[in-house]
Formats: sequence, structure tokens, C-alpha cells
Amino acid sequence: MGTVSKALSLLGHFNRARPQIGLSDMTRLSGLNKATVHRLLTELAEQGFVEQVGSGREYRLGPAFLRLAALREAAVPMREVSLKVLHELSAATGETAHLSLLQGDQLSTLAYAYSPVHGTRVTMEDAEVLNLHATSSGLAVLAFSPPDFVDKVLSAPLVAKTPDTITDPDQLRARLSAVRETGIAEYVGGFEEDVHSHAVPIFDATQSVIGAVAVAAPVARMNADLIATIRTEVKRCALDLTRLLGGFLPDGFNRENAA
Amino acid sequence: MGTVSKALSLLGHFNRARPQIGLSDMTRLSGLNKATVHRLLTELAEQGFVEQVGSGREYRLGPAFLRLAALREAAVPMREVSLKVLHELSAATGETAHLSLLQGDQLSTLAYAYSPVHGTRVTMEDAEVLNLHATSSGLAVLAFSPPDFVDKVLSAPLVAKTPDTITDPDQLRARLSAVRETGIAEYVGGFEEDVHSHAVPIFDATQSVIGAVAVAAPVARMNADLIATIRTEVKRCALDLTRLLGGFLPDGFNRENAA
DNA sequence: AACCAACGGTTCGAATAATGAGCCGATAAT
DNA sequence: ATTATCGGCTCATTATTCGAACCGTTGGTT
Repeated sequence: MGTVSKALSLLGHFNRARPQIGLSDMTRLSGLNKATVHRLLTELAEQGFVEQVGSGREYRLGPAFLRLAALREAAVPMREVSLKVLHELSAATGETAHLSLLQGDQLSTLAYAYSPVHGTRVTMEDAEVLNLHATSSGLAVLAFSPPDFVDKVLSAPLVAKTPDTITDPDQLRARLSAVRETGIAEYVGGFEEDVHSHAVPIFDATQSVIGAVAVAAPVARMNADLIATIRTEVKRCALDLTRLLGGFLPDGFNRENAA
Repeated sequence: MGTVSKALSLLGHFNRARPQIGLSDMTRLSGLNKATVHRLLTELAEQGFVEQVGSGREYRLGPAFLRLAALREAAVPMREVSLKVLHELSAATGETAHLSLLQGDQLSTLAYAYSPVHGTRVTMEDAEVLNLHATSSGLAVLAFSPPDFVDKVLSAPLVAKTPDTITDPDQLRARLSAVRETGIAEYVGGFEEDVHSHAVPIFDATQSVIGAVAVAAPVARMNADLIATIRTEVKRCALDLTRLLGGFLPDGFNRENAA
């Protein structure tokens, strides 16, 4: 791995539960040498990608990201576009809709929308990270990913987020081929208990999968009617999003099922 | 300069006018070797910090920033950031510094900092509300607000907080165009008597004005030297704050005056 | 007070990764 | 057909990065 990748991978250890990280912790998290981590953090700090908080000398994400995210959004108004579509989707289904993008071997939630119809709902947080093997979005993405990527993901240790998480690679592969048949992925309680979700992949201009749009509802509310509505709506929404973002369906994608 | 800094500095060449950059252009912009730039961009792309657009093969900022900016936002509240900057500003000027944000047709003070240098000082209270027509911060904001907003504010009854408050719309408009020229607003005794203040607007990611940072001093202490110091420092501080909060100066903003 | 562990940060020879001149095939303009 | 640029790639040279060990400090425990 190159030096730049090492530096950037340090940034991936920040999350909502761990917003600032000390040098020693970062050393442990990254598996790199302490001197190396220190030098990388120093360089990241010089460019405003991390900054040190006054006492304790821990590091946190820097202000540069606000600026660059604004520029990214100005160049590619993905978030704005998807929020609009997600609102429609959550309104049509009465449930929580979200869009997550593939980043490395995880999914990162870009946007989500709630429906005001029900008091109880599946809640999301900004930039939430989803596991590929534990979510319907993950299955949707994996089903249309290159085989070697799937191999890599499934050969790594698969964490059971709940008792219902599938951690057997063969079982997962069977699910993936079902997803390829129908063009839609389904998962019950794999990431959080009592959540039943459906997801459809979205693709970029090179016909590669870049993420998935999903609708998540409480298990208790899921019935045949709702399932039928969700499947129809999430498929249409995913197709819209792929098009709005300038993407194309891959040749193998089942258009009848998709539409 | 280290490799990581080189890679990160490449990202700085993206802006609104130049949202995507080809390899050769980036080579010229950065002054680095083409092979080096290519390798750095490839590594940045692997981590999602840049991505290649389908045709032309140009590079643009990647989706990773959306995620990291959301985390930064969650980790570092705006108030904390501005307090740090305001402390520096009050230390550099020896006077009271404050940041106020536009809320409706008033300004609401988000944060302020005192200097310990002088026994007498201009005092603030938390979440103090300032009138747009009676304060330097207000003039700074109005000067860079949309015309219809200015019309709305100036057509409403303008309260005279002191004998020195300007309540004549035409006179205020003249002041606003002076502010646009210089990039800094000045007001003597308009909100409280014996207070002389300077303010510079700050902007958000869409280049809209969101508030102003100001330094206020007792009239008795204001002299040519102090004015020069304040004008320099408050301009620099406002620029820093705009950047720290992820904003951009509007295209018409006089950068020479701003720096 | 003495001790100790953990912290952030630094040092320096050895190991590794970055560098850059030049080449390649593709594309597009002349 | 020629030429100029483009993005991308190779490889010997070289500069940078790595990492075990070492500081000085802090905070807790005995």
C-alpha cells in the first residue's frame, strides 16, 4: 500500500462513535507504526484534513472536508438529486428510504428520507456505515459486483450484527444469485433486529454498481400488500436514480424486473 | 514536501470554475511530474477522494468527502470553531470580538470573546439580537444580501436604538455600497452609544452571506492605529471563518480587500 | 514520594517506496 | 499523412518512509 493510501485510510477510522482519536489509538487501529502514524497525521493536519483538539492532543477530522464536500456537491449534485427521489420513495411507501454508496468494502449512507405516516419508523444517521453481508443494500451491491470483489468480501471474517445475520459465504452466494434473478434484494433483521428491508442496486456511467437504494420497515408492519408496493416503488426509484446520476444498467440486468 | 501533502494539495486545485481536471492540466497546475501526478491521483481514486468521469478521463472530487464532511459536522459544532477564532481575534486587537448569524431579519450572536488587555470593554450577552440597520455586522450582511431582502428590511420601520442610528433607507443604501467596495463595514454608536465597531461578512458553501464577524471597541479608545489593526485582523478572521465553516467568498467579493 | 504505565512525540540506520525522463498507443486537429 | 496532446506506463536512480528504541510528561497507584 502506498503512503498516500495509508494516510487516507487513517481518516476511515473516524466515525460518529469515535469522533476523535489519539496517536496511540490510531496506531492500534491502523496497525501501522507509531512514528509513521504520527508523521501521516502531521501531514494531514498541515493540509487541514485533521486537526488536533486543544487538550489531550487527540486528532479529529479537519475543516477541509466541508469545503471539498461543497465543491463535490457543486460538481455532482448527487445528494441533492437523491434526497428528492428518496422523499418521493418514502412518501409512496410510507416507510424509511435511503441511498448508500459503495466505499471500499462498506456502504456509506449518502441520504435518507422518513415518511411522516407512522409514528414508528426505521431511523438512520448521517454517513451511517452498513455491512455488505448484513443488509439488503449490501446484497444488492454484491450481486452485481465483480466476482473477485465478492470473493474478497466473503472471504473476510463476517461479523454477525444480529442473530439473523447471514455469515455463511455459501448461503450468501445463494442469496446473491437470487438477487440477480429478480433484480431486488431482501433482508430481514440482518443489521438491526426487527427491520425488514428491500434494496435495488444503482449503476454509474460505466455500468458498474455504485450503491443501492433501499426501503426499510419494521418487521411488524410488513405484509403482502406493503411488500408488493415497496418492491414496485423501490425498483422504479432505483431506475430513476441510475438515470438521474448519469448511469446505465448493465447488460445482464433484468429490465422487466427492474421496471 | 511529503508525498501525502503533494497528494492532498492536488485536491486544492479543484474549485467551482474548474470542477474537473485532466492529468496533463493537473501536472501543469501542480508543477509535479506527470507520472507522479498520475500515481497520486490513482491512489486518491482508490480511496474515493477523486473519481474519473467517463469520457475525457478527467478527474473530479470523489464521494468520500460527503461522508467525511458529515462526520466533521457532527464532531465539531460551529460554535466551538468560531469561539477559537474569536479568541484569537480579540487577542490580536485587544477588543471584543463577536460572530453573529442571520436569522430572519435580525442577527443573532453565536459567540463572542473578550480581551483581558483593557479594564473597560464592550460587553455582549449570549444570543444577543442585533438590528441589521443599526450595527456594523448588519451592514456587512445587508451589503451582500439579495436586493429583495434588502428592500424588505429597509422598507420596514427602522428603530433608532440611539441618536446615532441611521434610519434613512437612502443613507443606509449608500453605506451598503461603500461596504461592497471595501469589503468591511463600520458603525459608530448605532446600537449602543460610545461603541465603534467594524464587521466583515462570512459566507456559506453556496456563497450566500450567513452572518458577520465584528470587533467592537469603546469610541474613546479608537484611533488610527487601532483602526488599522482591527480592519486587518477582522478581515483575516472573517476569511478564516468562512473557510472553517466550509463556505466560499462570492465571486464579486474583493479578495484584495478581504486578505 | 516513589513508582509505573501510558501518553504524544522524536531519532536514525535500514528498507522501501517515490521519482521523473522518456516511451506508448489513441485521439484529434492540421 | 503528419503532428501535437492526451492519459497511462516503465524502470533505474534516489530520496523518502519505516520502525525499534528512546525521550519527557502526565496521571494514577502504592
